[in-house]
Amino acid sequence: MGSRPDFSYVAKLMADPSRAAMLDALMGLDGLPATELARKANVTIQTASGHLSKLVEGELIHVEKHGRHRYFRLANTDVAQAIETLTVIAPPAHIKSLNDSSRAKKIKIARTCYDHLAGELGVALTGAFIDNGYIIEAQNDFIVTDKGEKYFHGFEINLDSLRKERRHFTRKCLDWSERRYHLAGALGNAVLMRLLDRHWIEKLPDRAVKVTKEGGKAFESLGINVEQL
Amino acid sequence: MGSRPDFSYVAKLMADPSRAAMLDALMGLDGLPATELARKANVTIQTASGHLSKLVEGELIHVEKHGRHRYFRLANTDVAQAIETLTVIAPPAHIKSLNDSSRAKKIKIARTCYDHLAGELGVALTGAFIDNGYIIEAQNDFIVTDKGEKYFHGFEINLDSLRKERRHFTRKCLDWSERRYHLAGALGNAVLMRLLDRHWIEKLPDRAVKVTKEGGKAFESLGINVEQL
DNA sequence: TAAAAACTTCGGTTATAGTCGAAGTATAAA
DNA sequence: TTTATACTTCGACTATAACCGAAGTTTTTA
Repeated sequence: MGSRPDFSYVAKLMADPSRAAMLDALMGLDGLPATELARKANVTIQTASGHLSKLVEGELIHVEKHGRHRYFRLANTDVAQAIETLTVIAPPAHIKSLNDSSRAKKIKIARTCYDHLAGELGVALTGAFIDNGYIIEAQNDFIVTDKGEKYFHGFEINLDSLRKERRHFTRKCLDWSERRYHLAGALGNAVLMRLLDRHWIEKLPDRAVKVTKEGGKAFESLGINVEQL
Repeated sequence: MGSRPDFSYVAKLMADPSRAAMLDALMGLDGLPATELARKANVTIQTASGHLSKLVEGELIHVEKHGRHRYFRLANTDVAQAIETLTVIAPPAHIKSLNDSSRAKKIKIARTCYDHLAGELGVALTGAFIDNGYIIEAQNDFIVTDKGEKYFHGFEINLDSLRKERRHFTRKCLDWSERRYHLAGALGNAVLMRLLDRHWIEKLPDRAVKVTKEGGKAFESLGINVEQL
């Protein structure tokens, strides 16, 4: 007994459907208030409050107080990674309606994974970066090449300031839908921000993401055919 | 609702301490009978039987019938991966006794992870294979070089027959204690088997592994100082 | 054919925890 | 200062499921 960390404790925190719905919502980039999370989980605010306390206690999420508001976020990328990895072995979603089906398809094609881009588009973009020689795959992360330094500079991403952040500069993240790695970490986050800034992609509800017309052309120039995803 | 797989279902299966103890035991290489799993989890055979049914139903484990015996195994490496990833964010083990403390240390240094070697030794061995140019790291797996083909041949591992197996030839597996990747898949499994055959390592209880005297010298020749782990 | 072993099923007890209404606290707006 | 908003705490109810004893099924051994 007691010689390895107890994963059942964390599993229990994720095992309740209401808490799972909240964690799922928090896989989106934004910090969300308790009211919003209660709505996502279809429970009253009191119930949500209890759940959120447990998740904070278990260090799966953090709170930021802003006056009378409290914004909740996933504690770190390891939590996001754990949820994605569990999702790999979870039974497929139960599709009940046409609405569900089209949403499932959208989410599989392109979505945010915590703070970076995932789904087929995320994997394709990471692949394009590799094929174009901007990044090289390493043990746990990606290495930015000299060519990549120039490219990301032209993309208005300041790599030096990203490197100074107190988090992983680059990181590999495993996709539940693709079962392949995509770019995460500070750079993965910065790329997502730029894609949104430049309006190559738009956020849809529930972490889904849509490629805009301009985006379609831009991705094309990287060798990605968005239609084919 | 219903647009992504429901990870709370899998989490719930892992959330019960008895089931977690059983899954932990099954992270060892061997298939185990219900009686043995009941003992590991400190419950009666009836209770264990109920838990095992649920785990089979949820596709986390598989059963092999051999006469009146039923041997249980993890369903696949994705399940092992999910457990390891959850363990990364689990609170550290509660050390109650000196016995616990020494076991925890041993398990951190060297252990089996499902069907291959993990812990500091597993990560070091994988690193040595890379440094010696036997394998190269790729997206989700490792590539065996020409030099590596010869090396593993000399190690009495038949790569061609491994490649024919209906599983991943090589695979990257993330360590909870090291937070780095080590070699898994059919080759990772074959390496573990040879290490045991050649008596470089010995199995201890609870998935821990001990390096023998001969093993110490052998690892040295690969550039690994076992004392320093 | 009988007995033992490995495991499953059933039934009843108990403990846990998810749920919400009601009431309370803290901060911001009016 | 009053009112509204965001959230927490408390208490009671309820459903779920973990647990084990007892009895049943299947296969092997004697």
